[in-house]
Amino acid sequence: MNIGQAAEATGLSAKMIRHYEQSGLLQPTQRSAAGYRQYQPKDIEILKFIRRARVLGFSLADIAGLLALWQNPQRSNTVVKQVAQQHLAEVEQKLQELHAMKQTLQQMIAQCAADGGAHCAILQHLAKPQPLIKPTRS
Amino acid sequence: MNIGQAAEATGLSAKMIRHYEQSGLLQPTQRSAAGYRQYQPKDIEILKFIRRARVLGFSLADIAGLLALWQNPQRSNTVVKQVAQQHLAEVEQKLQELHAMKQTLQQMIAQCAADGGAHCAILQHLAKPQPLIKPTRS
DNA sequence: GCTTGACCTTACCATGTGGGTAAGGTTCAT
DNA sequence: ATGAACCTTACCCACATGGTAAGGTCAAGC
Repeated sequence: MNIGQAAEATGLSAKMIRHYEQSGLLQPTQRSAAGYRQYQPKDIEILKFIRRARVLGFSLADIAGLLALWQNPQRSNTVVKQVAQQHLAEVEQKLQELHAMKQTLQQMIAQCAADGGAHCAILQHLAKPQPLIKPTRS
Repeated sequence: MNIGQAAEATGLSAKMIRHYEQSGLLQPTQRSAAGYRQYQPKDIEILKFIRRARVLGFSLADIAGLLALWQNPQRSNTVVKQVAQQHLAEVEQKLQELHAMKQTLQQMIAQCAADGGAHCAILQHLAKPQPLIKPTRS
């Protein structure tokens, strides 16, 4: 199986498969006489593993660790869970940041007239932020 | 005002201020006889504008546009609003992706025993994904 | 005046996950 | 034999930011 077929079989690009090999995620595969990379079914499984982990947002460094654990019969699921929990924490952190951005953007947009005039609540806020949500009367 | 004071006054790093100048976000400032960048109060306002826009996740390219609009008395708030809405859409897109990751990660983690054994629902799922949520009986 | 430390300058490299391109070799079918 | 489709390596690019190195400048203290 050449790299193009491996790419199609896994949903990765040939470019990225080479990149993963060069980054040490994959052992260098066998090569044909002409130097073409040859992929065995086992290699395809590893590539699919990488792809699924990428979809979940794991970094290549994380994936290198997860692959090592996967291939180690003496692995401890405790370590795996820690990696996943750490990553989940980072995802949640980013969710919070994006949520804060979204809130502010929505409020700014809602206050912008968009009547073609020069007055603009968005620019005003960026120039000198005003409290967007009135503090609840205390 | 030297760049270090400008950095402290705006919350940016000196490094980034130079980068913004080099990227064309800022007009090159005046220089002292020795070549030190000199920041006027107006420059500080621009830097603060940039910082607030970065906090909201706008790209440097977006910010360049917003700055130009801000400084243009003939601006139309319609354009500003479009830029903000486009960015909001991207933020919402990323929020969705991260939310999907979070859901899957949480379910995988919940199914992982973490008892120090080799059996691991997380690795199992990455190796060959199983439906994590049982489809509602149909 | 000289030293010292804190500041400034430019120029380069690195990050991480890809995409693009160029110049060349290989394979296979016609 | 030729052409299309594939493969190879080796580059450059994005994006925002950090780091480092090698050197110039300024102000304070001795």
